[in-house]
Amino acid sequence: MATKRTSISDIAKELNLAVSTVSRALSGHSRISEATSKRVWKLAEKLNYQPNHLAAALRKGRSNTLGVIVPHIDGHFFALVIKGVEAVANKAGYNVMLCQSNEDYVHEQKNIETLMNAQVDGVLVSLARTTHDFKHFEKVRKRDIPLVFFDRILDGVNVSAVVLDDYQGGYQSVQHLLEQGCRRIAHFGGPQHLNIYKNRYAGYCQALHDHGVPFDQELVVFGDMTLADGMRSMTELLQLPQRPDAVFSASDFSAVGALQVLKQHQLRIPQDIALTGFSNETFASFTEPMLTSVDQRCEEMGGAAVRLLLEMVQERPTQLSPRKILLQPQLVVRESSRCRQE
Amino acid sequence: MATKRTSISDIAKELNLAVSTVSRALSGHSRISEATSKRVWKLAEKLNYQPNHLAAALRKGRSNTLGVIVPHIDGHFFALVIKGVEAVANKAGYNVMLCQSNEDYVHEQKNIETLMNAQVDGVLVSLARTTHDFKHFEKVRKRDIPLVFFDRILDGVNVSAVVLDDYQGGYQSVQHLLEQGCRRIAHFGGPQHLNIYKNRYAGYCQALHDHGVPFDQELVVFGDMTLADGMRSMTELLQLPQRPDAVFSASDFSAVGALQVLKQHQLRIPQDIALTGFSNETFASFTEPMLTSVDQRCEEMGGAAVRLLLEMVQERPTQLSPRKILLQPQLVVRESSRCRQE
DNA sequence: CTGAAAGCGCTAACAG
DNA sequence: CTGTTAGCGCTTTCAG
Repeated sequence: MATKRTSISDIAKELNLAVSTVSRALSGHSRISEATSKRVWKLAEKLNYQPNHLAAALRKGRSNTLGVIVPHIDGHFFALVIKGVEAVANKAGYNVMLCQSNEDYVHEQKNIETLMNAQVDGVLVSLARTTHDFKHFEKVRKRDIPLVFFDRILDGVNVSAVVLDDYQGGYQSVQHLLEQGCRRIAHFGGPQHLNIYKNRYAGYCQALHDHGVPFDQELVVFGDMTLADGMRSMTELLQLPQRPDAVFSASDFSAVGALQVLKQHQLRIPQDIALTGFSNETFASFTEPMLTSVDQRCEEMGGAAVRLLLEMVQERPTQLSPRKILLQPQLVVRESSRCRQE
Repeated sequence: MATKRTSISDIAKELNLAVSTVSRALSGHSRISEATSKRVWKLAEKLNYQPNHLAAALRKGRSNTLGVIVPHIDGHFFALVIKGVEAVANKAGYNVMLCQSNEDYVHEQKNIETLMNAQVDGVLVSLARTTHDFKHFEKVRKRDIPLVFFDRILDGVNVSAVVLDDYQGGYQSVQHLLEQGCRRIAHFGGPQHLNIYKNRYAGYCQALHDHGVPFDQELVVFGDMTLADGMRSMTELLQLPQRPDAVFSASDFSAVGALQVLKQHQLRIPQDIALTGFSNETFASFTEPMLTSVDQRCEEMGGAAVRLLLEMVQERPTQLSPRKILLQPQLVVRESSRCRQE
């Protein structure tokens, strides 16, 4: 029945060697004779030896596991980021332990506990929407465990991070709408304590400014970026004496909400109101009209984040200087904003 | 700088107790005095003691980690399943290690290696599309590590598994279409070596049969269930001398493909051709018309799968009798098939 | 180049 | 109820 795993000491016994010798041979140490090394490897293979990582981890104080905390995993952004993370991590010989905070601050704290208990060698985090402070991460830093944030970071805190240039994403979206002839461009914004939403908004403002279009406060609606929220915001905008001729939404979900409301009101897209979203979700090309959106280079982000983390894990002097990586977004133009005829 | 973790022995020293006593107190052992227990807990709290799980795992031979292998993580089905898995696993004090096979057999084998090395206590698997045999799982069984499959299982192999009653899903979809007055109902089917597609197809056939509608081979098109594939299949069907009046697609993606083709051909949905998909993807309510689909109870599936796995992990006699759990699907009727007028 | 021995932090007999 | 002791399997000095 259950076959006992073969251990280093089994091999050592069989070969009349010391465990230390076998250990060294197996871990490709230099100061070992070609001959013994061969013998060890051959027997290891034959006995189907599998190293006990737990033991090694305990001894070395490193687990070869990285922890990742994301707000959630549904919706393709984080899914793709994780794909990127896994690919790079596995290639480098690391395992990945995944936690979801469910957009909840308290849950996020628990996740940190979990990962610390699992002795991960480094942590990758994208903040929950409800996270406003940094207390729980102090613990990580105290233990001197490398920490890298991605996408959603807390503003004004000096940490290593990989983020999309959301400002550019916003800027390009609005510039594109302006080029299509739109002048009253509205914005659906998210919680402003999160860098991503703040920057998208900033890009929006700057683009308007640079093109000499006056900023109008009543065209900006903040919300939580769900589909329902988008419906609410759009309904609100349609009640203005002079309605907008375009909407730049900071999320594809609320953009779809807007889209549904516009259809209910028999308004044509993009002729009456042009529409752009953010994230380039899978469904962006499933709606009608297809939704213009901003691609966030998800997999690249995941890859870049782990690479940064691994650098920190491998070379010691961690605290020296937090590094930031800025990824360039890509505007994907589709029907909902294209070829606008005046 | 890096604070050293406090260990059990630190606490023991401080309190003039034996490590074993402290250990027992901390793990809520019964045979310990109320008083010492209190003292231990208090100090542990004060020193912010965090148990070293690796050490415990090494000692106990169990890692308190479960491994999960999924084909991929994008697309909401697996995302939600994983959410369910995590919720239940974490509540039971287990960590989850996630691997993606990328729908690739070879990659799946590597994932198994990875998880075995990480010493997981149990493995949860949903097969890659390209997996046709079971060799790599033998290793898991040899080691007597509990193994539970979910959703995608290999046909005819006797293992524990949690699956959706895909047959029912197919049956209900077709029955619903029949009730709407459709008679020439087509089917987009997936790779038939996978249980899920095979059963959806079987449900389709049986429903037709039970309602006295003759089966017509030319109305069944097999493919790989992508959006492009749906477009191809639909185009093919439209070339028939007598076109179908409904399509039951085994995937929402190919259903959307069909939907796009139908629109290009100026056909009305559901009046000219009714349409139903499978999986109830997020975007099912984003299309126009909204897509009728079958909900797969994703989170329940994840939860049920871990619970089954944990039972096996906790009580020893593993090999006794593989258990199967069958979840009932739920038809979600939306515009693409509703209130059909003849 | 190889061996002996110590110990990572925890648990589980076995004794009191 | 508490203490003593022995290891889980591996890496890593320190000696040869």
